[in-house]
Amino acid sequence: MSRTTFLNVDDTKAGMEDLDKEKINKLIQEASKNSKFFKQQQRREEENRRRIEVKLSKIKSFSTFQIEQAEKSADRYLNQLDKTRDLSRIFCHIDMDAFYASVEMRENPALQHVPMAVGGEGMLSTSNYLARQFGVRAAMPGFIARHLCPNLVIVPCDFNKYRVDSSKVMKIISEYDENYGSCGLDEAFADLTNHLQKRSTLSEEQRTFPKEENSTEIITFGITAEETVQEIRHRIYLATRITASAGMACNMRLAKLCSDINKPNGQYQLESNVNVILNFIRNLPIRKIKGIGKVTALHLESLQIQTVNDIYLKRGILKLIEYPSTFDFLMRVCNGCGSTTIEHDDLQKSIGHETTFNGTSDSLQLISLCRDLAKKTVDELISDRILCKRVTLKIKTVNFEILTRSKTLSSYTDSLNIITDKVITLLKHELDQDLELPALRLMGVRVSDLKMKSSDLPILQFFSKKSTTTTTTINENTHDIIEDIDDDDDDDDEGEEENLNEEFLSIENQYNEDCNSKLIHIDDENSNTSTTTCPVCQKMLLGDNDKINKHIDLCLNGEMIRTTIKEQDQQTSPQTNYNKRINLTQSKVTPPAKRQKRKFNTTPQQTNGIDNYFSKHI
DNA sequence: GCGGATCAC
DNA sequence: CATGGTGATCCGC
Repeated sequence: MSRTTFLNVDDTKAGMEDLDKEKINKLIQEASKNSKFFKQQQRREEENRRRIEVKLSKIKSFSTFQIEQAEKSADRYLNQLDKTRDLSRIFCHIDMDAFYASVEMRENPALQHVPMAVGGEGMLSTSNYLARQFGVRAAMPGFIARHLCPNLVIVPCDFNKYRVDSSKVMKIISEYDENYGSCGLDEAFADLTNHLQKRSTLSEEQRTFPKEENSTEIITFGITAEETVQEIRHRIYLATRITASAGMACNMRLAKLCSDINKPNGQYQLESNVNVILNFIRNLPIRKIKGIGKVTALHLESLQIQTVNDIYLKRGILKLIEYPSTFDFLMRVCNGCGSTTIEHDDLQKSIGHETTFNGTSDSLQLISLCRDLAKKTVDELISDRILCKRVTLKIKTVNFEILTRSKTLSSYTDSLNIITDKVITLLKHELDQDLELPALRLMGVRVSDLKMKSSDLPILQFFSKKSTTTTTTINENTHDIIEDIDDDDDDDDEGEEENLNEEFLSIENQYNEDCNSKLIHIDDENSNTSTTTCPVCQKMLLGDNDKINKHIDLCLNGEMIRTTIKEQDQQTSPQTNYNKRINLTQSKVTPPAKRQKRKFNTTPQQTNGIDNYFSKHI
C-alpha cells in the first residue's frame, strides 16, 4: 500500500484497483517537481507531520490506565450508539458512472475507445475508465494527465448538457422517493422504504418497462429492493444511455459505500444485520469514508490506523486526543452508523465567485477583477432576492498561499456599491499594507450571513419550521448522545433596504460630482487622445495616458469608491437588469425555490425499538 | 466576528 | 506552457 502523501495519486476511486501505483506516483512527482504548487503541498505536509509529532508525544504521556479508562468511555458511547441503530429503513445511493465522461462518450462514440477525460487543461473533472487505467482521474491537472497518458483526449466541460441528463435521472429517482436528495449532478440518495411497502400492491404492468428504447420486448422487475434498484438503473439507462451504480443499506453512509462495491454498472445490497454491517465497514480503508480526506487520513495513519477496524482498535487513544466531534464521527463510522433521514437545507449560507488568472501584482487589474467578481456575486444576490451582511475577499498568491479577509456590514444589503466598496477596501488594504505580498493568482468574492428579503420571509420561515420541528421531535429521547440540534430563530426583519438605498444614493451622487468636476475634464482635442475606462470608478476616460493615469491615481487614493448602479448596469448588462426588475416587482408570489437546497446530515437522527442483544465489538 | 484548514463534488 | 470553482463546517482566538 502506498503511503499517503499530498501528491500521490488518489487511488480510492473505482477503476484504479490494479494499477502500477509506484510508477504513476513517480511520474506525478517527476511532472510536479519544482512547481510552486508542489512546494506548497510539501509545506502543508510538513506542517501536518509536525502537528502529528506533537500528537504522538502527547500520546506517550498517557498512562496505560488513562487509555484503558478512555477505552471504556468509548465503549459506553458505542453501546449508546447501538441503541439508536435503526435497521428498519432501506436507503439507496445512486451514482452515475464517470458521469461527465459518459455523457461525452454518448454524444461522440469515437471517444468510447480512447482514454479520455472531461475538464479544462488546468483541471480534469472526471475521466473514463480507459483513462483511469493510466492513473488519470478527477482533480488532476491536464498536463500531469498527459504525462501519464500521452494519447489522452481532453474534452471541455459542458454543464448545461450534464444538467439535462441529471434532471432526467433525478426525476426517475423522485418516483421512488419524492423526498430524495441529490448531491451534485451525478449522485442521489433515496429512502426506498415506503416505496417497497407500496410496491407489493403495484400491478405487474407498473413494474414493466421496455427492454430497449424502441423495442417491443419488455422486462418486468420484482418487488424486492434488489429488483427495484435494478429497475431504477434500467430506467436511468433507457432515459440517458448512461449506466449507474447503486448501493442499498439501512443508512446513507453505508448505502454510499455500497454503491462503490460493484461499480461501474453494478449494485450491491448490504444486509441489515449488525454483524454483516460491522464486517462490511470494518474492512474498508479509511479513505473510503466520506469526511476522511487526505489530511485526516495522514493523521490517522500515523496512529497505525489504516482500516475502519483500526479506528475501533484505537478508540481509547482517539478519545483522548481527538476533538469530541471528531471522536463522535469516528465512532459512528466504525460502528456502521449513519444518517437515516434525508435532510434538506433551508437556505444557502453563502454565495461567491472566484477565478484563477496569470499571476499579477498590478493593483488596477486586481481591483478591476475584484469589481467584476463583486458584480457577479451581487447580481446573483439580487436575482435571488437575498440580502447579505458579510463580505469575504479571498486571494491566493502565486505560491498558492490562501488568505481570506472578511468584514461584517452594519446591516443587511444587496447594494452593489456597498458590497463592492467593502471588498475593494479589503483588497486595497492587503495590497498596500503587506508590501511583501507576492503576485496573486486567484481572487474571490463571497457574501454570507444571508437572509431573504423581508417580503419573502413568511415563506422562509415556513420552510425552516418544517425542517427543524421534524428533527427536534425525532431527537428528543436521544438528546444525550446526538449533537447538533439546530435552533436558530431568525426573526428580526425590518424594511431596512429602503433606507439604505436612499442613504447611498446621496453618497453616490456626491462622488459622481467629484468625478465629473475634477477628473473627467481631460483634453479631448489632444492628438494622441485615447479612450479607456477607469478600472476604479468605471468612468469613460478621454485623454492622453498621462491624464488618464493621473485620474486613476486619484481614484485609487480616494478613500471611498463609488459608482452608480444605473450606469454600470446600463453599460454592462441592460438585459439582465431588465429581467431583474421584472423579477423584483412580480416575485412576491414566487417562492425562493432556487435556493431551497437538498443536503444531508451525517449524524443518525432516529431511534427506534430495535435492540441489539449481543456485543459486536470483536 | 474573523481567519485558517479541511472536505466533497 | 505549469494544479479549479462553489459551498460547507469546524476550530482557535
